[in-house]
Amino acid sequence: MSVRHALLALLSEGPKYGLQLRQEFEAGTGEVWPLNIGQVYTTLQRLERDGLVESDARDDGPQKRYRITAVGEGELATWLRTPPDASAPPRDELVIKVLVSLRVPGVDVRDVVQAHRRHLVELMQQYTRLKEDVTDDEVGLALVVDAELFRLDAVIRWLDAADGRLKRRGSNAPAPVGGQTAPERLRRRMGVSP
Amino acid sequence: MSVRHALLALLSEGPKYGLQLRQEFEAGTGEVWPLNIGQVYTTLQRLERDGLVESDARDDGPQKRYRITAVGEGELATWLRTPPDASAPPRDELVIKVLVSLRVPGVDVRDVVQAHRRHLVELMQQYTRLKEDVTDDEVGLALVVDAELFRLDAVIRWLDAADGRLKRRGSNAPAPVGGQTAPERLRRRMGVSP
DNA sequence: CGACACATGTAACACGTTACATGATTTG
DNA sequence: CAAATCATGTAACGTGTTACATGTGTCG
Repeated sequence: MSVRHALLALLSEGPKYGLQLRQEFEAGTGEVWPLNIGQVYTTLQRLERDGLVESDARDDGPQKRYRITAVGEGELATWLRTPPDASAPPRDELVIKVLVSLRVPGVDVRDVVQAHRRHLVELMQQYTRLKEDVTDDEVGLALVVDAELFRLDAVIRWLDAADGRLKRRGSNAPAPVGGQTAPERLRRRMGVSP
Repeated sequence: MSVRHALLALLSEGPKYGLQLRQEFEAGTGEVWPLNIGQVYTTLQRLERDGLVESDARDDGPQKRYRITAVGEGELATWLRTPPDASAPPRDELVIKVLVSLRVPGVDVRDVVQAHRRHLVELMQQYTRLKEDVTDDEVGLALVVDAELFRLDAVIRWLDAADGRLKRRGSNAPAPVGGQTAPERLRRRMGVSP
């Protein structure tokens, strides 16, 4: 739902049209996050259908301007302060790769871990280099680059922790299969009321 | 593409059927990552269509067993060592919230930052508690919880860095709009050949 | 038998990507 | 005028979610 609300946010500054929205979105992230133009148009259609924006049916030009509604402004204000749903954290692709490597015959987990670690260190160096020539007026780019650097650092540290864990228990002991449903166990473990 | 390959990985241990795959996937993550059963079936159909798995058309029971093919094993081995595409890093929802807060009239960015920070600290405490009663045989759960803890820590540190950045430059100066295409600027900045 | 758990499947939708099609406006 | 650019749109597909439908097997 990120793009949907991001467009809503840009429209809260004033009426805008499709291509302009894409341009401003990308400019705001220092062009690090490209935005598909087709998605902009379909998202705007859904926003209009849901009453969060309105469009000028202006015939004087090719541009179709959208403007945010009061409902849209309420929705936006709520979204900005609503934390993501924690009951089901996003599946991380790299974590899945390491997890399933434990069960794939003929694959050394620690090899997989090291391969990805090398790549991540390289990526981090690239972003560090990129960070150096970010000028003071590019706040958006600076924030995005910072976020990516913190994220990459965390992933590398996780890989190191995982490697340590795996070094300690060399053999691939498959985990026993439990019989509970997922949300149940998570709720119980995190100490949340039923 | 995570689920697709995760199922492939589980099938590399031996032939299995739908519900069993879901159960083993969830058990492997300590039930922290629930897996939709409908998605399991549709993904298996696509895997079969693409020649990565084959199914027994066995009529003796209700279970439909799938088995990995040689092509599937190759695809799996490649996937395990292939790093995610770095040319377009994933859009982070929280980062977007902070970025667009800069441009939404009537919203104090630092309020938004602090609201999310409070929530993240709470979440981290819950995962820390959860980590304490993870037993030694639950490797998958331990790895998933570690990953989430490292990730949350990184996000909190990013919020702090962002808050510092925003404190220094109080006024909301909108970034000027550049005229380049996204992948171009990223490639140039990261020093990659055209 | 009837209730329940097991097992498979499908329909509808949201979101995202790629590719293609179609006008309108500018400019050489 | 022709070509390039601006601007909007649609089609097809992959992935993911929710909800519903349908069989099968077991057990009181």
